[in-house]
Amino acid sequence: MTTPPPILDLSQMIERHRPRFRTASEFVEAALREAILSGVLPGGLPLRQEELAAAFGVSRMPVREALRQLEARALVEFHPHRGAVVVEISAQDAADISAIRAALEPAALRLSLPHLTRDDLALAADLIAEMDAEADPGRMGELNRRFHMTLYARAGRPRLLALTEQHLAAADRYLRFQFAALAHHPRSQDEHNALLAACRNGDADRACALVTRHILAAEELLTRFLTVRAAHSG
Amino acid sequence: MTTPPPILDLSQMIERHRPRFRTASEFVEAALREAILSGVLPGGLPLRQEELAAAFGVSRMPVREALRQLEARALVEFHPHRGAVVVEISAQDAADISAIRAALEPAALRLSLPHLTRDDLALAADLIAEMDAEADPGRMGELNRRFHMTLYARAGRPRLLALTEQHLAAADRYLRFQFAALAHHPRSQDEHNALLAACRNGDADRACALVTRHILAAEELLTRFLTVRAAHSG
DNA sequence: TGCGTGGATATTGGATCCAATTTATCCAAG
DNA sequence: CTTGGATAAATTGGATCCAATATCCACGCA
Repeated sequence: MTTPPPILDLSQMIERHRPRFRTASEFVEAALREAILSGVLPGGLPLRQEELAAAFGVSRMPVREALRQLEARALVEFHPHRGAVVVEISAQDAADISAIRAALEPAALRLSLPHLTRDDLALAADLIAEMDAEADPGRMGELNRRFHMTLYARAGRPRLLALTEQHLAAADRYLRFQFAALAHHPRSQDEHNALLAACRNGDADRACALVTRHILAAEELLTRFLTVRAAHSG
Repeated sequence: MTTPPPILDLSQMIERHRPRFRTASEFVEAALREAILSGVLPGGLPLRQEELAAAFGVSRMPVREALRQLEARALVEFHPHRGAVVVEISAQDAADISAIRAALEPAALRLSLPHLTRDDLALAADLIAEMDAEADPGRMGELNRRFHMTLYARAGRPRLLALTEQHLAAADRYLRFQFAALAHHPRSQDEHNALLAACRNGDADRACALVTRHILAAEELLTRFLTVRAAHSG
């Protein structure tokens, strides 16, 4: 008797994204992306086109287009005639993403900071407060992303911002490990508050230094945790 | 009488890429990407799926998958039920790409520099020499890209390097304007030589500063040229 | 004469169908 | 019992077909 195929529970993503898009392709792409980033579809999972199509209630074609887009975003890998697989997470990959964030985010912040409005700063403060009250890692990632992007939003560089947001989102795949790696949370909030204060003062150098440290601190903690974990399981 | 449809001369890309790939999708994606980056398919051009399929000798399906990948790389835009268009170039977009390069490349260089070998440095020197003898902008872009990537190659961060190479390639769309913006070439070569010298000395701070200046200098020249040009035509 | 409406046409988006390749299974031989 | 190979099943890649949507142009009307 063969093991029953793992039921893909994508209902969350379906109801959240389906009404927002005009084409099935874009809907499937958005839903799959969130499913991967949130960990519903773990690294290494083979993505059977037929199965996904059934789960989303569409044919295989929009699934294929969506998978190609996710391939370009380095979230899935294609192996010719063998199909697509969710890319694995690893300490190396986490470091890779952190290096990219540490390069992009200070640049975005420096361009954005002079144009931040009082409203932007107030929104950022609100988001920090919301994070204090939030326990769910998924929502937490969303709030964290919005906090950071609020500070970068006035950079006036669409491509730079899109890349930054992509890699902030990519970091979400490691969020649950950050939670597991003991209470990173309160420290992270202190860093958020310090960063916001520097932005309020218009101190670009300090703000950039803080955001860089913030990213690298999280990465170091995460790398240590993932390395230990890999050593145990391997 | 309607104007004859513009014949897409993609023969260069076809013969260069066709044998390198196992699936039609990947072949079409690589060929289209190069056609856009090299300027054979200019910004604003509507990409008719049927026409491309005929030009490549395949059906519409691999074309669609390729277009989706290029969309994720911000080289084409989809408009629902109206098709894909090559994204326009502009002074703003050039500045955007430069900002990304100026963020990524010093980071890559700093990680890579300590691990550069004698052979890497020799190869970089060879590439500078080749550039001196090269007049064709297309080949020039390729050599320039290889020179830069040679210096970054030992960073040990696949995602960071892939992003860097993508945006080096994206800058190629503006290469012919850089040539037009009077002889940028010799100055650029001086900068390349200085950068290589700093790498030889293992002076990371100086190398990073030089590569940043190199990128921003090219951008300033380009922005001025494109702005003037836009003012004339507009 | 200008503008809005309606139908024809072109083109995309999605579904189905077929071919090519890989993986799994089973049997035989060592 | 293991290993090799042939064959069958599963799955992807590609082509074709159909439906949905947008654009274009003619026509009618103010």
